[in-house]
Amino acid sequence: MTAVSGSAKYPKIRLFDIRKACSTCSLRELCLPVGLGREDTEALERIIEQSRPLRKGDRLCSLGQPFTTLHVVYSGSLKSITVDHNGKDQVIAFHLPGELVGLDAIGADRHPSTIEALETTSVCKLPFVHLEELARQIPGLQRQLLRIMSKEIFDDHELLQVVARRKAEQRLAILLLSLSQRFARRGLSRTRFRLSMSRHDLGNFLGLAPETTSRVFKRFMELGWLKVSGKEIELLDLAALQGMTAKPETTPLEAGGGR
Amino acid sequence: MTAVSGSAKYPKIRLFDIRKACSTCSLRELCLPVGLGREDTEALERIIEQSRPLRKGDRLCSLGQPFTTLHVVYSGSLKSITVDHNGKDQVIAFHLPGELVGLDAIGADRHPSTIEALETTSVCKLPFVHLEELARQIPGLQRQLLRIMSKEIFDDHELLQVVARRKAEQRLAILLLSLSQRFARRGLSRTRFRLSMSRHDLGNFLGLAPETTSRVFKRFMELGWLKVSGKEIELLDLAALQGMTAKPETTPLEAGGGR
DNA sequence: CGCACGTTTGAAACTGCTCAAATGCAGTGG
DNA sequence: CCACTGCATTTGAGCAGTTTCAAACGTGCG
Repeated sequence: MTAVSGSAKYPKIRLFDIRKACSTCSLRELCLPVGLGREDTEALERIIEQSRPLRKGDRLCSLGQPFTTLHVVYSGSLKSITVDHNGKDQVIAFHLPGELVGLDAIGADRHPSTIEALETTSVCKLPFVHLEELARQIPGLQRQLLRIMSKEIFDDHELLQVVARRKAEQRLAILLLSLSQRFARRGLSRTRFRLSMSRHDLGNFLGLAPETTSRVFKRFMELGWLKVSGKEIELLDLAALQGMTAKPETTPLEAGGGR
Repeated sequence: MTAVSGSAKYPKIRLFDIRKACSTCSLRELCLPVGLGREDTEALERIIEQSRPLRKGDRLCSLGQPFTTLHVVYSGSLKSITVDHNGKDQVIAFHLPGELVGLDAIGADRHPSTIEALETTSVCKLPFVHLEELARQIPGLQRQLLRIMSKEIFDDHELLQVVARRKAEQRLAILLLSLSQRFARRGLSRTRFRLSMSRHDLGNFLGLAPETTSRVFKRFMELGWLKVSGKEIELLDLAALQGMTAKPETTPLEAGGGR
């Protein structure tokens, strides 16, 4: 389903297209719920810049670079990686179409991570100074911007819980469901999609060794919950995966003293 | 539990006091670097509401409650907890004096977590609608708000890495150093402080069993890196703890890039 | 003084990691 | 078009670190 319509050169990506493309989508959320008027929408549209597609491995930005613009993924996918004290890469996020990328860079004015294309990917730019300016002029936009960032914080907290406490199977299940959801919102199949990232990246993101990731996939296949071959994946039993989400045994024992 | 309009009993907390009290401090960052003028500062000050001190176990807000105001910790400490699918508590954050609390609630207009005092704690309120309004009027404030949120996202990503990948000793070391830093910025000792949270919460936050937490403390004590007795803690060798931060053996092998 | 709770300790079971090697896939050159 | 080579993925076995269960300990509080 590589829906690259106009293949001519780089057709001007318009806000409207992006809205269509993404619902998970921060950018969509940026406009829709606010009820931005035609004028405002156009104003927002004007500040969007297109850029030429990235090929696999190309970087959107590198760690430490000055931050000037947010990006919205139009098609393809990206990963954010940082380098820890030992010089090892750490995957901290995957970015799917429609998602707003670079929010973590605003604070320091510099990119705290390197963002790299996992496949051929096109993005559009949202120069921050302009966005900021616009947010001042359009009250609803400011609020939306804050909301989106807040949501990102919220999501990070959720992720934190997942990765911090859950077992390997649960982590992978949750990630798969997350991807599924994000693809579905974008209008793609929620059960069949392509894992554009390597097992290595997948494992790295989840805090698992690639071998473990592989083994969990195998276990899930044996259970008949999904089918993977290479990068293609088909989820056969979403309910089962969701069941996996919760911890196996709910200890009746109440945690947390206070309550 | 209704807000008792402050009276003689609770002295009006002024922005100036808060600035003094907190440097780690989101709120301080909210004003200082922007170079808010006297007028603006006063405007900000006007929207701050005091509230009466919380006792240990009191809640600032509960999961699901409508969100209306951010809070700044003035003294004491809080924890944010959510409940997972199994009804178990999950500590997702600790909040020390000077820190801005509630940023994750903006997006959904409802609190995604319960925030509870770990000890006697006073906070002041920062009604969000007013803050928002003010941010529109004061360009620098808008930017600062975005920055702070961005920083929160960034910090969460860092935490994620820590908790996801590191071993128990590293997690605890990193947390202790983080607390140390946050206390130090507030003007308190960076080496001696009180762990207002229980071992249970500590472990829960780090994704460790309380027993493990306890054992790691013991190991650190045997190494002479710190001294704990009950809730009081003294860090004796910050450098050693920092060394712990990195992974034990730096495998020359690098991930990601090419192996 | 003793109960209750949080903390610490010990031992066993389990999970996921590391190391090592086989397999599969893709891009290259013959 | 096929064989070759490099890389990613898979598989297996052993080991290390954490969790879990169970019980002792200590402290604060009634």
